[in-house]
Amino acid sequence: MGERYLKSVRLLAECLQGFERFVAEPVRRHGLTHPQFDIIATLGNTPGMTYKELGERTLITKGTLTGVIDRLEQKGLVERARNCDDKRSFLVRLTADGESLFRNVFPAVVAHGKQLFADYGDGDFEQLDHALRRLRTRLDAPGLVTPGGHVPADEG
Amino acid sequence: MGERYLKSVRLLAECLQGFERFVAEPVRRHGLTHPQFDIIATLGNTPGMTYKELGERTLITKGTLTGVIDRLEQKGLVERARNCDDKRSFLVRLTADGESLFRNVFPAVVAHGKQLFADYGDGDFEQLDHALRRLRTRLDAPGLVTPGGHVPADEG
DNA sequence: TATTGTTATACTCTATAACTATA
DNA sequence: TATAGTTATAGAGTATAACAATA
Repeated sequence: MGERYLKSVRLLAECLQGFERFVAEPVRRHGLTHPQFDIIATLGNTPGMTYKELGERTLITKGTLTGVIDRLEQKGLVERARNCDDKRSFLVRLTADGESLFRNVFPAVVAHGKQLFADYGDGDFEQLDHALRRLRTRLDAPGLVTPGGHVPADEG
Repeated sequence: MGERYLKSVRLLAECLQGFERFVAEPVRRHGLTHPQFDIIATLGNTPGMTYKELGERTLITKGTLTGVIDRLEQKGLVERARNCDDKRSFLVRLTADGESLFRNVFPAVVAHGKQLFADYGDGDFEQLDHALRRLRTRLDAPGLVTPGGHVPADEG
C-alpha cells in the first residue's frame, strides 16, 4: 500500500522463508535448527572462530550465541578452545563429529536446495546477485536515520 | 562452497535480516514483534480474514497463529468475530485501536524502511522484483523432491 | 575503562499432536 | 471423514541487562 518497495520486501521475505521451509526438512532431520545449521555451515572449512566473528557473520547477538553454542556443544558438534592471543575469548570450532556432520549434512542440504535453481544459468544468478548486492550495500551504508532522528552510531 | 546458489541465498538472508533489523526499532518501539506486526500489516485495509487466510499470507502455522492472535487480542488490537458462513471459523480483524495503530505505526515503519530504497528508480525495482519473482515461482512449483525421495504432496 | 563471553529473566515463536465443534 | 481453530507440550531463539575475567 503506497510504497513501492514493500512489494519487493514481501517478495524477499517469501523467497527466503520459502527457501528455509524447503530446506528445513533435511536440516531438522539431522536434529539441527536453522541457527544451529548456520553456525555449523559458517564454521565448516575454517580453523575456528571467535564469538564476535560468529556473531557478525550470523547476525546472532552474543547472549543468544552462548545458548546456541551450548546446545551444539552438548551435541558434541562444536567445542570451545582457549584463544592464546586474548584470554578473554574462545575459538569455537567443529569437533570431529561436527566436521563429519558438516561434510555429510551440508552437501545433502545444499543438493536439496539446488533443485530450486535447477534452471538457473550464470546470467540468472548475476541478475539476482546484482539486485541483492545493491540492496545490501544500502543496508551497510552509514547515515540512515532512525525513527528518533538519530543516526544509529549515536545510540551505542 | 561449491554451489553457486548459496551465495545468492546468503545475500537474500543478509538483505532480509538486515531490513528486519533496520525496521525492528520502530516496530518494537510500539510493543510489537515481527510476526505481530506482520499480522497487523496484513489485516490493515481489509474487512478481516480467517485464520487460514492469515496463515497462508504470513506463513505462520495455525497452532502458532492462535498464540500470536491471543497476544494481539490481549493488547486490544485485533478481535475475533464469528463467521456466519462457517461457524467453525472466525474472522480476525483490527479493532479501532488496531486500525489506529495500523494507520500510525505502519506508515512510520514504511517511511523508515523507505530510506533503504531512496535511490531506487522504477527500473531498479523491476530488476529486483523480476529476479525474486522468478525464484518464488520455483518455490511454488510442484515436483520438487524431498530428501527421502518423495514429493511433498505424498507426505501429508 | 572497555571488551569478551556468561548468566539470568522473561517473553515469543515454533513444531507437533491430540482435541472440540462444526461441516 | 474432513476441516477450523484450540490446547498442551517441549524446545529454541530473542532482547536486555548485570556480571566476571581479561585487556
